[in-house]
Amino acid sequence: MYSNFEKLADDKKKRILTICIEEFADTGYEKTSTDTITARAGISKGILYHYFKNKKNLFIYVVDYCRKLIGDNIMAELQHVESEDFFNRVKEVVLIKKRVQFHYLKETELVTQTLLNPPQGMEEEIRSMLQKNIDVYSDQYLEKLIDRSLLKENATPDKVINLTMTILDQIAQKNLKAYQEKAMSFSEILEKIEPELDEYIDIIKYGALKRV
Amino acid sequence: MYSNFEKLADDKKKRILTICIEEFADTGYEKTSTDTITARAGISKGILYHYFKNKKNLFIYVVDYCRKLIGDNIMAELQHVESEDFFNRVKEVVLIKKRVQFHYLKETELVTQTLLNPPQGMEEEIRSMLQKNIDVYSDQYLEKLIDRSLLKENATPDKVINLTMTILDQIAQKNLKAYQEKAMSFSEILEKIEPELDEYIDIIKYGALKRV
DNA sequence: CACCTCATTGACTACTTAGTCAATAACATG
DNA sequence: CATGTTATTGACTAAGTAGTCAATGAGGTG
Repeated sequence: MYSNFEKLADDKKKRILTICIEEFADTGYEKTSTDTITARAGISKGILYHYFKNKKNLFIYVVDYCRKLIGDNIMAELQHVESEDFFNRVKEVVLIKKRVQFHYLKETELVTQTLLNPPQGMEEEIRSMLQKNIDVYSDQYLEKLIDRSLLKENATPDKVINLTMTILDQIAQKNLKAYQEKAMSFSEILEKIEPELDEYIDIIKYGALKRV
Repeated sequence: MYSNFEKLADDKKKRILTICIEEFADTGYEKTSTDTITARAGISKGILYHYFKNKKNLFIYVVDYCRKLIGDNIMAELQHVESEDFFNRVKEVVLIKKRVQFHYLKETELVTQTLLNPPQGMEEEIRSMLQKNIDVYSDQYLEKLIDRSLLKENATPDKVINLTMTILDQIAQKNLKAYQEKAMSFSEILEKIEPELDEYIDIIKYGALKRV
């Protein structure tokens, strides 16, 4: 399908992809100009259309590349999750996701952006493509590892997982955005936010209300 | 500033606004054509530019109109919140927000869309405009009404509020989207989802873990 | 070297679009 | 009614862009 592009030398491929990711992420699909891409990449317009046939195909290819890159990285990291305690495990999973997303910033921006808001006329392609990743690394993965006997009857595993992941994700995301501008490393940021995450986990574990 | 537009007859104003909201929400800022808007509204291109000077101003005006419409409606409804119990109060607030957002669907779509992803070159205008609404009707409003003596020490009010609102919002939103296609009314949908909301509230109140 | 095949170029087309402006219509006022 | 003022029109300009294609270059093979 895209063999013309794929058989290029790796560094050339990479250069073109990086530029496309930047342009699409920063400028959005509609406003990104293929003229700009080709000029920045130092290639001719003809060859870009030889590789990808049209702008839509190029965009989908690039987004899919990012999706795969991020997804594969997360999956690989998830192999090393080692916490025994359930809540620690959820925390570890969320933080792994965040670390990878932090590392592949532009790529993540493009993918989330596109999933939330697919350009007109490619809603189907995008949604079916990105759905491949959704929850591969969340609910199903964790639900196997939970010790139900510890939970109250009404606190079903899926709810506890959802609740915990949602709030940890929110807090981590909020702080990453805030600290990002100060050029801090991920582990520096992590140190700052971990106490807050633990406080939320405590509420979920033991409840907000005093015992009567 | 926009007196030329504002002194039009109400129904004409409304017709133009409605069409703009639809176009911008469905097609996005970049792809929305002022030609389409004027054609649909049955006005000339010249007069649109007479009213708003340029496309960017038109867009900001329309988004601000929606923001105000939704915000005012939520604020008005919030006057009637009556639950005494704190968690019920949070639930009521979230559901009021959702009901208004459900009622002004396109408007909400446009505003959330725009806040999340302002068109290039108007990030500042948009963010400062939309920030006016953020949390007017959430944290501060609720924090006054909470009875701290009921909460454990580590469960600070802001965390409990954030946790509860975040998860209720998520569940309500998910279900609204799913049921929306079946043309159900808001109160019909509400009946279906309320038990789930209460289950989450229970977890937050009393914790997920069995007492030992 | 001659020939073929495929990669690559970039000028070009066809189209869309934001924004303008001279002309005209509608209205107000003396 | 005459005259000035404001609302409205829509053809037009200028600029940008997706996608094409004839021409050229590069590499391989006999």
